[in-house]
Amino acid sequence: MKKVSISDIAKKAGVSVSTVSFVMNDKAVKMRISREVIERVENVAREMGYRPNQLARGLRTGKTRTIGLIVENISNSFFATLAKTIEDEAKKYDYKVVYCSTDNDEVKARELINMLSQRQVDGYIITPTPKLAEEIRKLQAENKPVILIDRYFPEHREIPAVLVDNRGGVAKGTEYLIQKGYRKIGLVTIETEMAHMKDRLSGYFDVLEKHGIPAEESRVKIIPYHADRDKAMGLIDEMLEGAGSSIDAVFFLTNYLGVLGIEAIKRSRIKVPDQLAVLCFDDNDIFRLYTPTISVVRQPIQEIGQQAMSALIERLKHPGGADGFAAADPLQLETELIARESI
Amino acid sequence: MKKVSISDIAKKAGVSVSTVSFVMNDKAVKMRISREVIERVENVAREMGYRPNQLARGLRTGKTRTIGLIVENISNSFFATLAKTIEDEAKKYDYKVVYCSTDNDEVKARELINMLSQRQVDGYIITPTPKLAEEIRKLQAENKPVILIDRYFPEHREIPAVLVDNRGGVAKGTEYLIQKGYRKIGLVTIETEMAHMKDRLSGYFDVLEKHGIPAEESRVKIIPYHADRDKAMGLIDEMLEGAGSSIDAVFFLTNYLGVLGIEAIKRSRIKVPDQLAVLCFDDNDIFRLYTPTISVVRQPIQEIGQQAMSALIERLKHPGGADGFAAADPLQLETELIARESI
DNA sequence: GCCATGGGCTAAATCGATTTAGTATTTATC
DNA sequence: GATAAATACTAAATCGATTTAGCCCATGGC
Repeated sequence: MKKVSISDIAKKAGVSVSTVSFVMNDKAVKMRISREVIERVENVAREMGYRPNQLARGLRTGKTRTIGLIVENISNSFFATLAKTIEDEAKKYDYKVVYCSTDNDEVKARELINMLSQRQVDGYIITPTPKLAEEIRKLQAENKPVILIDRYFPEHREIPAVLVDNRGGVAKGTEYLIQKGYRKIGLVTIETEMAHMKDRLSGYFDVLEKHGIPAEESRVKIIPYHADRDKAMGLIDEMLEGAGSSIDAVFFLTNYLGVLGIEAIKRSRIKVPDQLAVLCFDDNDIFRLYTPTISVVRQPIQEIGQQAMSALIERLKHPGGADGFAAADPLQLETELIARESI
Repeated sequence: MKKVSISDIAKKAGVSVSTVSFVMNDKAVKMRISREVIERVENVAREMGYRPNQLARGLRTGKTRTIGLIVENISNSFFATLAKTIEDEAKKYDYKVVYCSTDNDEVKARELINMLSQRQVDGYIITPTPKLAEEIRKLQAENKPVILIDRYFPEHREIPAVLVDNRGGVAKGTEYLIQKGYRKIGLVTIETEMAHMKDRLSGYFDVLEKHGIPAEESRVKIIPYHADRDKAMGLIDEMLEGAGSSIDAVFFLTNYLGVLGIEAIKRSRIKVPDQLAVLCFDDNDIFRLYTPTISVVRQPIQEIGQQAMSALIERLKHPGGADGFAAADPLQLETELIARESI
């Protein structure tokens, strides 16, 4: 049983394909198709189980009503939640989302953009990897709107971005630790040239400086970019050895690091918060349920998704709008400190 | 700047579109295109940044090299991991995956199938909702291969499925609890007509019967299909009130219920395993990290994804193969009992 | 010198829609 | 009764690829 096309319906209903097309697109009235013909065509279409071929339609119209979403890793809870929000949000505007994971790999990211472009998506929401700016400029040059999420390119302010106030969020967390009396605050972060992580790092240093606390390099652990789970775990273990002596608190700068950290802490039997206070950037079910519960700087994931979608929809509505590629500051949403038992 | 098409290249290289097409599809040698022309076309294509339009190609060839994946909810860790595995697996065979969530909603599931069908995906991997069988038969009638995952339709054995041995898995877990001396085993499950959950339930009853333990209805808590988080939590709380008296162990039959259960247990300050032993079907990071660690019956998620993909690829390779719609038993993979501290 | 063969390419049909420009018929206008 | 306008449709171009059939030219055999 082959698929039913518009011309199958035309034949069966005894009209032209144009007429069927008008009826299927609610242009029948505008095109003055008679009531009887409209009904006849609708009935035939229903009986035959017609489903319009979106490839053909997209080819002709140049619009696919599809958005490409590129995240780092869909199995990470931050991105899974973000993806779900964006999917739900897109549905409201009658757009479909195609998502894929870069695994933080430059080459893969380029391939994904290429693939989405070949599939003619109408717009993009991208969690960029370093050096992706040029590739993204090409999309913009083709008049395809792009919104970055979670990360941004400070030197490419013409690529709009929606993210959290990373510097402010980490500053807020660090302030909180200091206010609670901690002075030897360890930091665990990942090695990257991306600005959002640099911002987080500077949030930490800014606050230390403000309080006249000298920044000890030994208290900052940078996990190499391509470290696997075991390697990262080993480095975290090293940092934790100083618990109670060289550090009295530890701040994990990502969700993923925090989960690894919790695992390491559990194994090491360090008492939280007595021997070590713990704070993490970005929340996770685990932090809410762990004993003790772990304090976090929460990112408003849903809001990130919503803002990104509405910015994208705006640009899809007004292609090449006046402010099309105007440089603008990234939209930085407020984080929220959730104080739990770990501090 | 418009997109570059095959005819733009043809014009610039001074050849016909056919020639360009042959070169781009590595059919140049077969079509005896000369070395110089091949190189000229390749150079022009590279210079102009040509990316073939997959809509046009798909329209013409009837193949999109795309697989539709329908899961219950992409932000649930089980499905997120499954989706990632399938994405990675598909990449090996040079297929792209489009995924979407049903939220366990019949209507949405139908809409999603419709949407994927309109987008001409070549095959489907589906976590079905009840009553979806007819819709799926239609896809098969159009010669589109479908593989069910996680769930199946016992009365539609012509729709192939890859899942775990649910009955065996729950039986294994129940046996373990009994062997450890627990006799008053509470069960928390969700209300559904889907066979996989019925299988899990019967795994429990079978083992109780085998050991001559009478099945008390009061020990089985069934969470209604459309209960929200709070409602479900309330019902779990009710069951937990019996900890130490009417029940001495509790077995959560899904990942999601287990996480809710952990939260309820944490709040209620029930001592695990002293007052109550805890077991969950399907693992989760939280169970590994919670104190005490929670024992689980683990599903081999990666293997489910791999088996589903390879079954699908097989059917994509041999369209309408002899065993096309032959009835067959679902592929039931072995579960693994991971004993932790909660029992 | 004629025909067959093969090399190197192109023309044109096709996939399934959308959309513009038109045609044929009826009705209204003066 | 001729013209204009409205009604109810349809023909055909188009989107960007793939693919079949075939054209033209050069070479070789006899």
